[in-house]
Parts: sequence; structure tokens; C-alpha cells
Amino acid sequence: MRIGELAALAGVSTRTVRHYHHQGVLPEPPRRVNGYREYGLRDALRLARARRLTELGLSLDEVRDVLAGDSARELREILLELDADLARQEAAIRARRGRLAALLSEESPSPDDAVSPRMAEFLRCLEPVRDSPFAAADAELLALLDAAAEPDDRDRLLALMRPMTTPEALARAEVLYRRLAELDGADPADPRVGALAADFAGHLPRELAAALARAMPGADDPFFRAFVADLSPAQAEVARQAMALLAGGESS
Amino acid sequence: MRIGELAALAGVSTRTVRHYHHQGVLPEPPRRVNGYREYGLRDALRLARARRLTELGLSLDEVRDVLAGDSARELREILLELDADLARQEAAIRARRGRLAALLSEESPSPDDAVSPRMAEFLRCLEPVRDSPFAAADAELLALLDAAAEPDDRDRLLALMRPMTTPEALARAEVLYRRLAELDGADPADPRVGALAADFAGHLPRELAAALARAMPGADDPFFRAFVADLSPAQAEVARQAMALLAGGESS
DNA sequence: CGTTGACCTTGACGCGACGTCAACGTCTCT
DNA sequence: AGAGACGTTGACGTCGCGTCAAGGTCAACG
Repeated sequence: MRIGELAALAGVSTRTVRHYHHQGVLPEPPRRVNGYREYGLRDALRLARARRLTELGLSLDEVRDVLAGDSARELREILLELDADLARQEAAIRARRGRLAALLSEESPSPDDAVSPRMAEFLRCLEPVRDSPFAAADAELLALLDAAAEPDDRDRLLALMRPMTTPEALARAEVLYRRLAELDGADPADPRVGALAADFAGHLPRELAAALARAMPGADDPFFRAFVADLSPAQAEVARQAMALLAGGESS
Repeated sequence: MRIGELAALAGVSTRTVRHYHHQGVLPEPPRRVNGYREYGLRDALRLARARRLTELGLSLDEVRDVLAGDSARELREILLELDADLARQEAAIRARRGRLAALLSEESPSPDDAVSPRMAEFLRCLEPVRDSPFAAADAELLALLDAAAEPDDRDRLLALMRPMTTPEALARAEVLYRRLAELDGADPADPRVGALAADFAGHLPRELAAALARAMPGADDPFFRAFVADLSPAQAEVARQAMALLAGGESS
């Protein structure tokens, strides 16, 4: 038998047969005078077995060991291990499909939803104040906190932020953002800085403030530095002082 | 933020971040004077989104398109396609686990079982006559037929071979194999050749004979040639004549 | 006799999402 | 000043083959 006939018999490609030779799964048969490989029944049988085993999901290394192996004991171990692995894969796929189904049930999925559909909904509630660049930065910060957190933490975070979506809270937030905008070119030592920091700290629900303080400990936290990077000096000072108030308020 | 901080924030490796730059998933941020990349909040947010999408199973190309894409319409298409793909994978894994479970329920799985547990059982029934090399070749041939066939065909094949496992059939087979062994050095024109070929043809169940004739049409079939390759000239002649009788018997 | 076309040979690159050196520069701390 | 933890680019390895590339071999046909 030549390689093509052998391959057709086992239902694989000739490339596969040669690959198996290279990997030691199938021994190299004797050659004819012209260099062609000449196969016998035993090769076909071994190839068929190899194919079955690979279809079960065994790696070529494992197939080689099993087919060469003298102990059927090894095979059982390998199969058990493989089954456990497949079980893990199946669970992972089901989990992914579950999240996909949740996403697809949305009327209009967006990449924001991919981060967290409910957070996206929350951010839409904040639309009225989002025309301010500071509010936009805040929104990014929240979305990122959401993305970085574990699912359980995310739910808690969203619960904490719920109070901020009331009309009164939104109105207060709009005033705060306007006062922040007015500090654009101001001196960091401007007296309005301390007052605004206090008002911002007071505006946040107490437990959300605590969560923020835990997420960004200190003014040298890279997360916090990235947050204030886009702000002017006086505005950044507001953020720093507000953070200090939140951290202090928590420790007391 | 430097690359390590960004990566830790998103829960990926720095290698992954650089890979995403290379693939266009994440834009290259500005550099500091020392050449270090300097990231902002927006980068972190985008990276977090990318991570979520890849965890859902999207390829990096798809992630790039979705994050850059202006149409949420594309995303829905991609997700639907992905879900279908995952469904296929899940079904494939379940099928494999089913076969694995069947294999593992055997008391002592062997590579032969991997080809077909019931065929292995059948071959064990033939043990009494397997000390003959011809019988061994026959067994290989049958196992290979089994391996090459589709599951449905396999069941039919096994049903056809059942009559050969009775004690009387095994006793007859033993005699036939002994007569074949006696022809080892004989002339292909020996009168015993024709007689033995007729007896072999008569020994096989009629429908199994038909199946064999279909599987190996003619004496130039590579399958058949591989089968007789190990036999002496007179023995090969027995096989040829028996095949001819089977083929003729079917056509009539 | 040459040619076509189907087979065979070895060798090498490609895929996908990174992991893992290698060889080197930079920063901080002691 | 040295150590150790960061950063930089570049290139190879993973896994099971698919897919050229650049030929040699063989049977059949005109």
C-alpha cells in the first residue's frame, strides 16, 4: 500500500500520516526502490487506532505513548484526566454562552454592555451631566472600576451608586461640576478649592466613598494619578483633598 | 500609568498588552522621555473591554473591529455567529465525553477498545485460533474493517460475524487454518489450493462474504494486496481464489 | 516517443494568542 | 555602586496539521 491508499483507508490526509511519522506515532515503513513508503495491514490498523484516539481528544504525544505503551493502566489514567479536562472546557463554554445570551437579550448590545450592561444603563442615567469633561472622566473611572471588579463586587458597587441617579442628586452634581469647571485656571491654593472638595466628599454616598478610598489608597496610587492627569492643577487639588476627606472619614 | 500597572489593573500580562498594541486592539500611548509607555484611564478602560470580549471568545481581530467599530450592528452579528460556534463546540465535547464514558465503563480499556470495544470482544472470542499467523492477519483485517467503517456499518458487520463465534464454527476454522499452514511451501498450482479456497468461501456466512467482496473488489485492490503480502505464494493463491468465489457467488 | 496528470518525496511557512527567553536600558533603594 | 524590579524590542515555541514549493516517479494516452 502507498501512502495515499493508507490515508484514504483511515480517512486522514497524507500530510497527517507523514506528520505522525515525524512525531513517532506511526513507525516509518520500509521504502520501495523508488523511495515510496510501502505500508502493510499493521500500519493501517495502527493508524486507524491513532485516529480514533486523537478524535477522542488525546494529544499526539499521548497517542504515541498509548500505542507504544505496554500497560493498559496508563490509558485509563489518561482517559480519566482527559474527561476531567473536557468537563472543564464544557463548563467554560456553557458559562460563556450564558454571558452571551445575557448580552444578546439586550435590545441593542454595545461594547459598553460587554463591560457590564447594568453599568451601561447606570451611565445612561448620568447623561444629563456628561457634557462636562470632568463628568466624563468620572464615568470612565466608574466603568473601569466596574470592569476590574469581580461580578459580586460589581453588584455591590452598582447598589452603592443607585442613590446618585435621583433627580435631586443629578441636579446637585451638575452644580458641583460647574463649580469645578470654574477652577480651570485657578491657583491650587484658591479658597474655593477646599470648599468644593468638602462638597464633593459630602455628595457621595458614604459607602461608595469608602469603596473608592479602598480602590485608590493615597495620592500616589497609579489609578488615582491617571484619574487626575487630565485635570488642571486646582482641579487636581480638589480631587486630592476630597480623597483625603473620604479616607479620613472612613478611618474615624 | 506604566505598562505593568495597566496590566495589573486589567488582570492581564504585560506581554498581552504589547501584543494588543501589535494587533491594533489597543493604540500605542505616548512615551515618556525614557521610552516607557504612559497610559491613561481611557487605555485602561479600553483594555478592560478588550479583555471581556476575548473572554467571551472573540478573536483579537473581532475585538479590534468591535472596539473601533461605529456600528453596534456588527457586534450583534459577531456574537450570534460566536454563539453558534460555541454550540457546535459544546456538542462536539459532549459527544467525545460520551464515547469516553463508554470506554471508561469497560473493565479494562485497551487501544483495541479504542477502535471498537465490541470488536475487541469479538476478537477475544477468536482467541482459540489466533495462534496461527494467518488467523492473526485475519483478525487485523477485521479490526481494520471495523476501524475504517462508520458506526452504523460497524454494527452490521459485527452482526454478520456473530455466527463465527460458535464452538462448531471455531472448530471448523481451526481445521481450515491448519490446512492453510500446510500449504506454506507448496506450489500455487497444488490441487489442495482450489479445494481449500472453496472450503474457506463456504465457511464464511453468506452476507459477510458479500460485505468482504464489496470492501475489497478484485485482486488488485490495495487492501487485498496488503492482506496477502505476508502469505506464501500458494496461500496467497487460496485467498485469491476464495475472493473470486465470493465475488462470483454474489453476482449470481 | 513525448506528454499529461496523478501520485510520491523533503522542506518550510502559517495559524492564534500569547508564554518565555535573550540581551539590554532605567529607575529606586540600600 | 550594586542589586533588584521595572521597562524596551525581537524572536522562537506552542499544536496539529494545511498549504505551497520544487521537484522525482509512474501509468496511460496520443
